[in-house]
Amino acid sequence: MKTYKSEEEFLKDYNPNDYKRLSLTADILILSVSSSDNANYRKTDDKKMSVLLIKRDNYPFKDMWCLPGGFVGYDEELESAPKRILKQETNLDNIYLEQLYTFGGLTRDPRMRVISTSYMSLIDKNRLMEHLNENASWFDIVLYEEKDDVVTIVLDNGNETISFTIKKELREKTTDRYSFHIVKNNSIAFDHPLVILAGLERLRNKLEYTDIVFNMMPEYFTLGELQKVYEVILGKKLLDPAFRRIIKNKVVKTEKIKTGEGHRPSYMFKYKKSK
Amino acid sequence: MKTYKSEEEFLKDYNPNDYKRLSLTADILILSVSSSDNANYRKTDDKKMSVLLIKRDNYPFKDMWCLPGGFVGYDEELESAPKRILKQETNLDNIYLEQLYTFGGLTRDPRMRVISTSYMSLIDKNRLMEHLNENASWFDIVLYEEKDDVVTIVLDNGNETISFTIKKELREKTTDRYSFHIVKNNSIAFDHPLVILAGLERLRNKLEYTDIVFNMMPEYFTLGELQKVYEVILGKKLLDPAFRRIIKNKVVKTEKIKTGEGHRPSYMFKYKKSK
DNA sequence: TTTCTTATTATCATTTTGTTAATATCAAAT
DNA sequence: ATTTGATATTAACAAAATGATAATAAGAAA
Repeated sequence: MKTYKSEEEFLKDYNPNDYKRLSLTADILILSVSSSDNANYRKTDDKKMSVLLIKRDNYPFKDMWCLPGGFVGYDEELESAPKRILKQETNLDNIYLEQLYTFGGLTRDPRMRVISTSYMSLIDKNRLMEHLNENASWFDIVLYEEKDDVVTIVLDNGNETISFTIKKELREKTTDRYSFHIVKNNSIAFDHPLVILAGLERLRNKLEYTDIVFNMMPEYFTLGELQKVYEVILGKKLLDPAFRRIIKNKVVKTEKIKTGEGHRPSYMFKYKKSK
Repeated sequence: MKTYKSEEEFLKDYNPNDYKRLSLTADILILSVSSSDNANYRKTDDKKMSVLLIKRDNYPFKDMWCLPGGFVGYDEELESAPKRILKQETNLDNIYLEQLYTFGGLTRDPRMRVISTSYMSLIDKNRLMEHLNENASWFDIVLYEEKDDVVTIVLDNGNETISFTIKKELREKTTDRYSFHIVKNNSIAFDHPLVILAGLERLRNKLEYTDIVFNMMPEYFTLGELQKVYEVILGKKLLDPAFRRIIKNKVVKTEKIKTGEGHRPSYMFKYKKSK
């Protein structure tokens, strides 16, 4: 091996193509909570988590649904890619975005070797409404069932129902506590079911120890509305007094009052950074 | 844009080199706890966290310390890379390994565009002893100080002291709650200080809600030893009764007794998976 | 006016933590 | 042999957090 006298000299001689290089994409799991107002296809008014999916109009996986995503440019900052894609799909800036996990299975893309860094983004659906890319659609999570480390998720956008099943394999020492394997998947492209599951779990965990949830809320909200969002994310009912104790230090009561709901009106609250 | 009749046809025509591709490395933060027995350079017997670093003998960053790592091969499963490197550095299989974060700053590698997926690995130092790559060295974390979102970490391997400072920038909505910036760094290559910080924070958080710590413990240990490890990771003293309540369901008492320590002997315990 | 529905809070029991202190037991020093 | 030092282990109690029920409030709709 040739020895160099300085870093400059080494770099001048370095050829990046000595190794076969690969491609990187960023995929974004955009999560929100469906408000019954928007969801004209639903009769009951229970809220659901919802996921923004895109219908692929090109190969590979033509006509299947997938997460918004795209290649990270050679000269593009890693985080710029998801921001760019988010802007393009929702026309919104300044949205909550966090890196989830990097998936790199050898066969996850039939074209070539593609590594994908996935991100999770949380938004308040009311912020967009109009501008939605035409082949984008919100899918409600109408079923999330976990039994013996097998998770089944069913999504529905009002016209179409899609579902997948993932098995969480408990591995003793190696790698993360769990590794996920897609068991059944009829219509979501790539390994995107894994991203959806990872994001939902992350959100559920972070609910307890962060203020992440307020990224999905409008500026003013009632505690009842906030509680519903908690319940939808956690998948279980919470008792009022317990819930109010949990969020007591995270919100401030305002003068605004929400009336006209057919029952006692409630004060509206705002998010308050604590500590 | 040309239209295709089938996925096969599309793939036949697809040229991966239409886009400029990039390189991916895996870097591994190997953490352990120093036992005073091994650390002959230390007089006091307080335990410290320790990190395995490698002295670079090539450009770039020649002669600086860095995390063990290497390129992910084009035909290599993403997770195989850190396992391969771990094996190579420690000669151990079946070690706890979890993905931490993917860093992709444009200038993190002077050679070319390199994305790095970082992993954290936890081991019980007693498992290796002998076989350590000759330019590898364990550094104790002799200082970890956080003040006003500025973290300073000082490492020492007995011969050499290195340090770095990182500022945690609180960003309102975009991206993760925090983004990290290296403020000062005299001798660690690449952006590896960020990996070290991310790993230490992850370990500290996961201590509470997982059994991750037992990956750093030998099969049999006293509760005093386990408590020391907790204290080192958390950076604070714990009260005995409180600690014992926390780990009560995670360990089982065995017949073994550890004597000869100059004080009351203690029972040895083993890890017990709960639930 | 009454009924329905959700909002909001009080109240109490239960469980979980925080803290101090008591007792135990071996090694080393006297 | 006895005392001293050090950590192990657990009891005991106070303080705080949580779980759960019930009481009261107030607008909308009947």
